[in-house]
Amino acid sequence: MPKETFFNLPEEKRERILMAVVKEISRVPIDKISINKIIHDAEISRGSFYQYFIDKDDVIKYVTYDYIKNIRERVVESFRASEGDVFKAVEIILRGTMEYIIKSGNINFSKNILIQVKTDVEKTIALAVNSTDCILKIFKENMDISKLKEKNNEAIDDLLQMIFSIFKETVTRIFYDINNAELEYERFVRQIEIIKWGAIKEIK
Amino acid sequence: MPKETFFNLPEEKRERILMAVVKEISRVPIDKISINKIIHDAEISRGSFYQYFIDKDDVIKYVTYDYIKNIRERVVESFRASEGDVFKAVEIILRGTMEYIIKSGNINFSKNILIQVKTDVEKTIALAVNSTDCILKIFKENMDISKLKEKNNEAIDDLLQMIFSIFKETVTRIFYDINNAELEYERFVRQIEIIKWGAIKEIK
DNA sequence: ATTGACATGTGACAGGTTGTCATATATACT
DNA sequence: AGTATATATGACAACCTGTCACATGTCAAT
Repeated sequence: MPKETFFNLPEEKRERILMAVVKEISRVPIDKISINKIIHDAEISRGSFYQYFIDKDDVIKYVTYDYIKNIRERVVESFRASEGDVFKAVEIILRGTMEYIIKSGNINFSKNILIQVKTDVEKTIALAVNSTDCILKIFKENMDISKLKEKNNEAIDDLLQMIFSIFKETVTRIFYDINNAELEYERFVRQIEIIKWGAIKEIK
Repeated sequence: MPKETFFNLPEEKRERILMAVVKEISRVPIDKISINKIIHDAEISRGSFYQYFIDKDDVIKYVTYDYIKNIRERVVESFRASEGDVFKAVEIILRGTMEYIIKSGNINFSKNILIQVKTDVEKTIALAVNSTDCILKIFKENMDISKLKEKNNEAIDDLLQMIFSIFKETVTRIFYDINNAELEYERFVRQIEIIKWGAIKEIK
């Protein structure tokens, strides 16, 4: 978390700094990020930067956290609008996510942030996991389980976690080649169908 | 790929260098790796290092590639022994992978390599994808599709890719906390069951 | 208005990094 | 022995990060 000083800053300056950080994250993968570029761009001194943030990781973590929070809010809202059908909901959410990524115009930023989240198994995982947990909780509380074969807590967790895995894989593939977005969406829909009805023929 | 010079080296020296690289990858996440530490450890000069490898990425990529190749070979072998039942096969493969990771004694190395593969969406992805493609191909050629509802090529791809997503998620979770390995294994088995039979009750 | 306490701004700096290159040495071949 | 080719080396430029002593702002109380 940034130091208090950062939050005391006049909004204009805070925004300017964050803009510079976003610009830098968009420019290169996280491990190549240069504080020098950021402070030059934001027109602040080196010393100031370290008065706002503990270190490089701190600023990256903060921006990452913020981005994930946004995504999460959008996901939760989409789900609320889906009347409890998880399977339908995740399709809508995927489409929304695709559009959000494309519309934002800054694919590199989203891509590098996504990589960051995936990378940071130890450090950021806490917030990523919390984020997932939070979403899972809302899903569990609001989803319609009447049609499920297994209704116990564990089974629902298994199901949701599985859907999330596939969701994440799909998003990664979309980032890898944005031109395949539509194909990947269709694939996701087919995979959800498999989960719903099973891959194996019932023995008559 | 390392330069020719590296492969011309006497095996003892080559091994010594690779050992030093493995040691360094085990020590810290990929983005914190220090060439200085490696050359000091391997007792070679800075200049020599750059005569063997193009740059830092080159050596990491090489070691990563090698590791993935090993895993792939083990997976393919496990599958060959499973008589075409993909669902059973992936369970055996997961167990084998778990044991391989634990037995290797060097969890940090595996963990950091895994992160590297996940991270490197652009760079290493080619080989990771090739690796997956290669496995997929062997699966497709050898699997028993008689019990599947959908037997066309696309449907089989969807199914396998989906299983892989869940597999990867499970492995990641096992790395995150090795003590949960057994629980994650059980969860994986349950998830495979869902894929086989579906999550939704048939309407009678 | 002056003082002092505290918040914020600054750039030079130490100590680290990577990749290069001219030069030195070893090996192989005529 | 002499030359060509392959390998070894550490000093080096050009970057990097995080720190710190000091400069400047801000604001409340005297």
